[in-house]
Amino acid sequence: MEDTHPAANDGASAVTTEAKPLQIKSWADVADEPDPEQEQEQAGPSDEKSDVQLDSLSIDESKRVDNNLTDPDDSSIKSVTSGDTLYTSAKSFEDLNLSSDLLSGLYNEMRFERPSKIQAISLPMILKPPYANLIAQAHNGSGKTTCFVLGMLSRVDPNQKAPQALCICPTRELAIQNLEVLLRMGKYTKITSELAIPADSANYIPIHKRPPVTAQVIIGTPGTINKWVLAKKLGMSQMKILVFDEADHMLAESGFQDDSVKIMKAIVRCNSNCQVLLFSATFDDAVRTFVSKIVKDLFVRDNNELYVKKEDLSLESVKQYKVQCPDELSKITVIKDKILEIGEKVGQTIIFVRTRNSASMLRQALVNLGYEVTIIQGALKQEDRDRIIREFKDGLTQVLISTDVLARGFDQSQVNLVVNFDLPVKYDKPSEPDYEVYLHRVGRAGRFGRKGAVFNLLCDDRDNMIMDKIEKNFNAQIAQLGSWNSNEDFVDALKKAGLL
DNA sequence: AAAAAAG
Repeated sequence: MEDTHPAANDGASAVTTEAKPLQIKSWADVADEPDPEQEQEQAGPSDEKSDVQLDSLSIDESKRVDNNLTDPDDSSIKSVTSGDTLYTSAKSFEDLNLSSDLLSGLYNEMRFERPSKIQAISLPMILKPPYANLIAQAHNGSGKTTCFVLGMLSRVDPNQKAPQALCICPTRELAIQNLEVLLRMGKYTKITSELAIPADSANYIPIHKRPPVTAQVIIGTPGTINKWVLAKKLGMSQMKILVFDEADHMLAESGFQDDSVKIMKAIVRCNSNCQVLLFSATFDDAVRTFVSKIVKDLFVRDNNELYVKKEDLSLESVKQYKVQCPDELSKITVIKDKILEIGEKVGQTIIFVRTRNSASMLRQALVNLGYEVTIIQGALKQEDRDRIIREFKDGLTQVLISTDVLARGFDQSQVNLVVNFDLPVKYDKPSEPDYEVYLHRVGRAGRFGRKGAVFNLLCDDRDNMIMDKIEKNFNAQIAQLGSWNSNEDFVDALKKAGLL
């Protein structure tokens, strides 16, 4: 609690440098892993004599070494820390006092060389006593998963055979994916883990017939976790760290909110020292205030918070386009002639649709035209969902039609193209865009700074109005594709996106 | 009318 890092203590508080570097981002296609050349800046919180104060962690972009590599634009993270703990951003993973088993996992298994910006800033906050609660926003594909997986793995006491870390995700796909990351990163540790998601029919065991959970890390979806907690099969007394992935969604969206709050209350009841981490690429202003208050009130202490301005949130490496389609049929033609024929060459594609029905409709239309494509949506059988995701991740399928099940968090580096067959709109107000979902969909392309392209298929005034609002909201450049049925325009667009 | 969950 009283530790200080002399190097970071320059007494300059509440300074947030806004200098934006030139937007020259070309590292995306260079290599799979971040290049080590990049300098992380020191965080400089304030006066160590003060007892309690709000510090602003300054990140001086002007001192950033100019090279052809940046993180996926976490340049503008703003930080507010509570309490008197000073944090120094981590230049390397060695700075974090991790066990050698974990370092091996990071270097040998994950092939990481050094922390990304969000990792450099958030990991010290997560790992340093008094283990403050943290709300952290960072760009899509900037390595948030590593932050909380590493957090969970390092906070677990390997000798204690009881649940100590819990991670809650909005979809079973994301829970599975996060567990896979945990298994890889923790490969050299003896830490045990278990998935808490609805079982497929072959593996179903009624809850009362299950033994109590002994795994040290649990990753799952809210309904199943809650069920286990209520049945007293998942004990909360030893819980050291609770993570919400896609936290804005989990805590603000009705349907998720109830379960999420119930789980938090179950933890607080027996263990109010549990550290809470909330991660997402999006925290809409209202949601941000709201979730901050929920966690503050429930755990009766202040949070550390990291935020990015919404104008700085769209990915520079992903080029976005508007495609004006004269009618619904031409949207299908665009998928067939442009995406399936030309887009196929530049990597994998996810086509987002609004409803389960339009997913099936679009698939059927393409099948009728002689194209075999797969769809994923929440009403499919668990085993089908798993198979379809596995086939896509293994590269056996090139194009996947999806509802918003995959909008958030789905990580497949080969996805270079995202198509919004339908624009994302608010569930209760279809005339309003869902900005957060839009940003998350875009973020399925351009993982870890790679190049990508997004094609928004627009076919009436309403579509265009929604698109305009999205453009304004993020202050993003969305180029107009010349003509919906011109191969040259499409190829040109892919070239401009750096994909051809 | 997306997401989770239900046995």
